[in-house]
Amino acid sequence: MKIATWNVNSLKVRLPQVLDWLALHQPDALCLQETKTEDKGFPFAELEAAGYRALHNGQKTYNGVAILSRNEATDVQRDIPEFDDPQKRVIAATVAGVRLVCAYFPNGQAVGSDKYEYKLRWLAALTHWLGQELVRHPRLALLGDFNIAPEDRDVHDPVAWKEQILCSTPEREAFTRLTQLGLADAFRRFEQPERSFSWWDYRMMGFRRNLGLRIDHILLSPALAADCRACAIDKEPRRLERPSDHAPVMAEIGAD
DNA sequence: ATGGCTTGAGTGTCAAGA
Repeated sequence: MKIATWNVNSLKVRLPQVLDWLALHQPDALCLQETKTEDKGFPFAELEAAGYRALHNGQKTYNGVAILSRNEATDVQRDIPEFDDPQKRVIAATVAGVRLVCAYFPNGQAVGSDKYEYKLRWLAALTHWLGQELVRHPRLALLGDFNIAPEDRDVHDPVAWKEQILCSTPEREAFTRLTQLGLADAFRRFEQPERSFSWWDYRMMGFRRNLGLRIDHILLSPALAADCRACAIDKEPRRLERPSDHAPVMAEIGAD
């Protein structure tokens, strides 16, 4: 089973790239973030024609998450239960016996800002919920744009980014609390190239100079981690015309 | 230098991203 995550930074703009990517890699499930549309602007028909059903939790202009899957998705959950939040950042569903949690973590803007406080509260709520979810669903994967670079090796310039947003100690501690639930960073279970990143700033030729951060992740419960055969970042879509600033991350679970 | 692009909204130019 192949599962993947991609922050597309507007599905309307990126739909042709998403369709091409689905045809090329044929994942069993693809989690999308920043669809930036309500349901009425969501390309259900185009995706269905490509062989994918879609579940969407969207809003106008900002945020928005979706799970695309070849097989039926059941037990759909939108948003974090008991966390009052108008921002559409979470959708979860079960596909082929795997609980997929697709999340667009808050950016946080700047350490100490109101948005930073919101990010930390959101992280606490997500972690609390996933603790319960793992009891019900031992085969669980958390995929998405975490907006956290977990370690200095996930940052092109750790000195410049020290204690800055996406890299601050409280954010990294929140990431660690997710791993303490038993969730393992699939990417780090395998040998990877030095300076592997999943996001590059549109400005200053960030991609060409590989000035990036690794902030998009796939975390796996123990049962799934034991079956994980591979995990990689696909930089190819970032080379295209009008790319998303994020690259997809994919993982291979078990046989097939 | 808090910029540098890109998007959506909306038709000015700004908020937000990371």
